[in-house]
Amino acid sequence: MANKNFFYVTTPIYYVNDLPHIGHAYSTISADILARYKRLSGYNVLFVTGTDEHGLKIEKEALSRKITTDELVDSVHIKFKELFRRLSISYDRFIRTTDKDHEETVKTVFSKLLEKGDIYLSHYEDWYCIPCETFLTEKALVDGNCPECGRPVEKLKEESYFFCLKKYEKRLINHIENNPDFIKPSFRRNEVTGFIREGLNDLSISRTSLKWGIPVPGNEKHIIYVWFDALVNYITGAGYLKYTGEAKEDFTYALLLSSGMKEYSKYSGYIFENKTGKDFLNYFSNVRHIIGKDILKFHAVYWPIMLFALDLPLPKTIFAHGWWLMDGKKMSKSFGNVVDPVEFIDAYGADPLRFFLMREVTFGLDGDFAMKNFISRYNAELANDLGNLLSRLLTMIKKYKNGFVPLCAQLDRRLSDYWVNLKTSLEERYDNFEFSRILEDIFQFINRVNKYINDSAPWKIDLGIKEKKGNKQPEPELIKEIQGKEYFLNTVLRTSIISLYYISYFIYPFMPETSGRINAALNIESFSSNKRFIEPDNIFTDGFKIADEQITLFPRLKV
RNA sequence: GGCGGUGUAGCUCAGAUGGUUAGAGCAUACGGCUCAUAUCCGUAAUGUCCGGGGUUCAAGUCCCUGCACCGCCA
Repeated sequence: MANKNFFYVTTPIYYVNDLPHIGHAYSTISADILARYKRLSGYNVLFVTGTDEHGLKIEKEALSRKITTDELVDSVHIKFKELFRRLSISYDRFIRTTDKDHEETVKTVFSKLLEKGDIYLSHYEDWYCIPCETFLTEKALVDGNCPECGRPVEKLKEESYFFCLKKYEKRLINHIENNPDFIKPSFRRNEVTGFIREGLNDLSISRTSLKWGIPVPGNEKHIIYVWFDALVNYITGAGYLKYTGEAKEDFTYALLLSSGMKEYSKYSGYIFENKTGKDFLNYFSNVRHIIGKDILKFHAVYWPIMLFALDLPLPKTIFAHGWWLMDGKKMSKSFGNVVDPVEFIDAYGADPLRFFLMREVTFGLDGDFAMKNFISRYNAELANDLGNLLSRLLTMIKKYKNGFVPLCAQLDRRLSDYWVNLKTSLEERYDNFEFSRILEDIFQFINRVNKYINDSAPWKIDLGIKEKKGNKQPEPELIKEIQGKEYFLNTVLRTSIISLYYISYFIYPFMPETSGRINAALNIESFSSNKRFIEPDNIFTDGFKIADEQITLFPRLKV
């Protein structure tokens, strides 16, 4: 891996006290889209997702189920892997905070900061909300309960390690102000700086009242606070231990097992290539953290300060996306309106779900997961615009050209200019996380191709040719006229087919399976098996024939 | 209570630095085509750009104010 552009994208690691829902799917899909796009653009990509498995909440949940914590986290984390498999998530590593290399990374980080004096031992006395894993001051309580979830809180007084935040306040504010891409969407930036300006209190980062977690090295009755533990995953995933040369053993094999790397080794296989950690900084200095808006503070305040303390670069971007409401109401078990993503995929497929989530709402804002809107977008955009385009084109190639993609001297500029420009303009959109705009742009192109076909009316050209051929004597002028029509027909069909190829390329990050099906119909390899984009002229060469089978990409849904 | 944001067609939303008849998609109406998943393409209609005041030759676009909703913090 000798070169150049590195790209690292992460999702939050998901807490395993609950089954995966649409929100987990959302974060992970968006990261997958970036990973796929960047891979196909030739970047060295690292995409890490996973599960957060420590903490009091897990300990209590296991206790109430009368199973061990190990059994609990093993059984729940599998659900996330299953969902991600169903969603075609191309992660390079599925990290678990119970992974050996992660535990060692957390201990290493803790020791470093302790030695440096950024972590110190003192006493803690305050309130704690167990379900939220949040420490609360007396003032913050609402009627003595947690202001966030309204549930009762517990009084804690104990010896605790503290992480010193104050020291880095100014530096962090400066960084935020000088790096407009650091916190996105931009309207979240003020929230964070406002919070910091109010003054940061040192953060309690250890507990003695639980067992389930990573112990403080050398003082094992203290368990490291679950958020401190969890955030470190982002450097564990990029090979921090190898980078610092502090790994006590080679974890590669363990990683293989925990990550399911066998399934995904076709993507980057980074674990082998990054064995020595030499690329740690290359990856980490190009990291994008995708998170939900509810955990912005941890990522935009505590995490950067941890990185300051470790003398590591800060992430390129922390993107906080919004929440999905169900038919206008907040998703919750008591409303009974929680969508099980696996059931949804069973009913409609992974790609339509991926498409809808990214198309319906500007990334960063809240969205409404309304069935009515899903069906409407599915039918209008997937079935009618895209599916039908494929359908009509394949039929015409077969009817008029026996399945052969014709050659022509010059593609129609009206479309070839369009796809060239689109390909370029999407780069910037991806860098700005403008997923819904990207899909909007792609579908505008799809409509353009539909219009192009309507305007050029290949069926009329074909009819014209057949009528002329019906004449008995092949006079020279007639032959010339037929050749002219053939030439026009070839141009229209070839330009359209290549447009379809580009469409498949454009939608690939969003709908990899659909892109693969289009490519199969065109009789070419899927983009996931290619490292790079291949120019269509190198594919649709003389005598190239599309596949025989006729497919329906998206069957229309009954309203 | 402090700080910030939003309010544009029936619905969902675009509309840097103020400048010709305010845009898109969906929905509606009408027209065209038949290659196609009763699909595709075209045309049309609808807006006191939240209310009020101000700056300016000129304001959804800037300022003040009122109302409504939302976010972060407390």
